[in-house]
Amino acid sequence: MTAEGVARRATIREVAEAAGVSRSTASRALTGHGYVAPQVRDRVRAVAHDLGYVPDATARHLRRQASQSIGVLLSDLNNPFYAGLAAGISQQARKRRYTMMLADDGGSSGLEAEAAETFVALRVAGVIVTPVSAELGAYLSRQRIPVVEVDRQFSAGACDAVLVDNGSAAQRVTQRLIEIGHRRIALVIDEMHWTTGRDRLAGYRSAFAAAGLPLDESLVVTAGWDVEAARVEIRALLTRPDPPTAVFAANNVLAEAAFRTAAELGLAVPGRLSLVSFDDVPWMSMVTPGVTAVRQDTVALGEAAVSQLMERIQSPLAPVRTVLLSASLVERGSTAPPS
Amino acid sequence: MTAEGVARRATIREVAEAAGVSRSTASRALTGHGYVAPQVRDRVRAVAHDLGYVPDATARHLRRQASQSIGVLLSDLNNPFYAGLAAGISQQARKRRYTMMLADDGGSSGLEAEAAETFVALRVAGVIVTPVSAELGAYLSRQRIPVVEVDRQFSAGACDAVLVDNGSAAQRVTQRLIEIGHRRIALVIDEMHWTTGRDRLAGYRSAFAAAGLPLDESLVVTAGWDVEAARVEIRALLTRPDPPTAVFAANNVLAEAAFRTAAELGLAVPGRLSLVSFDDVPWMSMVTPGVTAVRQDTVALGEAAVSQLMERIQSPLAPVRTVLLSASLVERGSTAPPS
DNA sequence: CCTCCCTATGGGATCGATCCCACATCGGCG
DNA sequence: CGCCGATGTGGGATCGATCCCATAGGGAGG
Repeated sequence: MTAEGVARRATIREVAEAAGVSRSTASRALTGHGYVAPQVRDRVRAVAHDLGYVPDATARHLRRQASQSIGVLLSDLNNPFYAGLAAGISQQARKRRYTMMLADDGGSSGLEAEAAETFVALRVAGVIVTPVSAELGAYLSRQRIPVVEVDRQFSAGACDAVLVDNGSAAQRVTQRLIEIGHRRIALVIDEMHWTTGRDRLAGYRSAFAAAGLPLDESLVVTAGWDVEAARVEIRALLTRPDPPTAVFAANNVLAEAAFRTAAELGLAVPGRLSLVSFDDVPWMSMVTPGVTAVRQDTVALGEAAVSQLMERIQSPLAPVRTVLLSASLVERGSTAPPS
Repeated sequence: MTAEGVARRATIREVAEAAGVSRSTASRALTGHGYVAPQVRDRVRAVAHDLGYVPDATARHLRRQASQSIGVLLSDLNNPFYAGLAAGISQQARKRRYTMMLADDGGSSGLEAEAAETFVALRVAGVIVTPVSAELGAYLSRQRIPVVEVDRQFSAGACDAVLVDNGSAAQRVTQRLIEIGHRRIALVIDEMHWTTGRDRLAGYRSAFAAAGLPLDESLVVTAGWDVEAARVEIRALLTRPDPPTAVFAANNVLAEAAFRTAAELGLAVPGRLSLVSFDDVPWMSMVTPGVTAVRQDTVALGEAAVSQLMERIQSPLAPVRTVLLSASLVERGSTAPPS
């Protein structure tokens, strides 16, 4: 009954004609801006409803020069960390009546550039990104599009960021391992130039420094992003003549690699090897023993990113801000004093 | 150097003026449609590049009455199944130069309606949805927007769908349990009105029928969507005087509930209880023993949905089609003959 | 009684890109 | 020499919604 069998979608002009008013009046009636007689307003709205009229967001955007959507660029939706981030952003964006254009690069900066241009073309109100370089931030700033970097920071001072306090969390978890008696604690990390890696490494170091203990630099292993390569590195680490008694994996992918490798080598956890992870994902609470992990609230992270972006859209000239969210330590069975 | 310190973003008019040509010529030079002298074309393109010109997709869309973006509505990004689906859709959409507007309802049909209207407002070229009712399909069809239902089907005959062959897969996995000697096989299912539930139930039944075995209807447990309620149901099932020797969980959330409940009750898997899951997610290969599961290729599912949507956009009047993808059975340690 | 303001409404321009159509130029051919 | 077609280019309308501005009617106050 509503808009049944209509060849084309109704426009505001058709609504206006059907209601016997001008486009201007119809617009005022529908948007609620400006003078309209109450009865005219109701009639126009009724007609619009009957015709199944839905205003064209593109046309509105073009005229108003302000869009109601944000661009979101994440690394990898198959990783629960980023998926949770997307979920948080999505919830919060919807609450604020924004739509979300989502893209995921596979950590590739070529796709990052492509996505950036798409966002500019769509004239999004702002962009949230887990960056892989400083380029996206610089490019979008030049195009006058607000950017919030989330999880990682590449453009400190140039654009807002919402991060987890990687340093303190890494220090805390390392300190915990030291407290229960570990001295040979390996850090398996993706890389050390991004803020995530750098800060987690720094936290790990400062735990040793605070405890006044020497640090065996050979226990810091850079495993990169390739899972297979990481497993080879970890296997080499665990089969050394002087193996670590605990492994601190700097992200969930590396924790998985460490967990599987320990199982393959028949190293009992936590009997022969303690394991902790930065980033808590579902499997860590499913396995026996559970894996002790630093829990980042991804949904809160996403929500904070949206909030920060909205503030930036409101006040383009406000000072740049970096928001730090704290992480919590979830202790499970994978940690015990060394034997 | 490029567009540095420009107050406003460059428009095609500014590019045209800077290149000393008309808007029309600039448009032809940039889009490649129509006659342009090669040297003029190159000059215009060079100028556009220097000005950091990015065409306004909204304006283009308004004029062409055809958008380059698709709407995607999924249930829950925190569930790896939907996240994988999103990843597949995203990849394939990018390949075809489409952008993706993503929304997730929490399985709520109120949000479904809201999202539908947003998609209409944005005049997306098409929509991919994991539906929770037939309403979205009906509404968008009335608005002449192509819809592809994915994973579940509510609008059979009215719009395209891309589904997993739930029936065969469920039959196969049930048959496998019967082969190794199980007779009391419980099916723990979310609900039975959606196609996913209905077809999985049907597959389960037909395995019994094919084997000429009677089916104890009391072993079919409808656990709904609430995780806590599901755990209560499963606990009741497993503590019956005549408990099942195997549990077939119809989705990954229920499998998690079953796995945890079995652990709480101290039921050895697979010694006392065999467990199989429909839907393979990461933790199932991390735990010991691994969980035997029906593996749905979520990425392929997402890609197929995009392909189907693109065909529909090309040929709006082609007959409606339902694409069925097969699933594979991944046998792990959670299944063994009953003791 | 006239002016002024308030309430309502309509006309037309505008946002940025596209594209139809008109027109201009030039070479070739009858 | 004139006409035609091929090659290029520019003007103006258009997509749909918004919003400034003009205008009209009516009531109140001087």
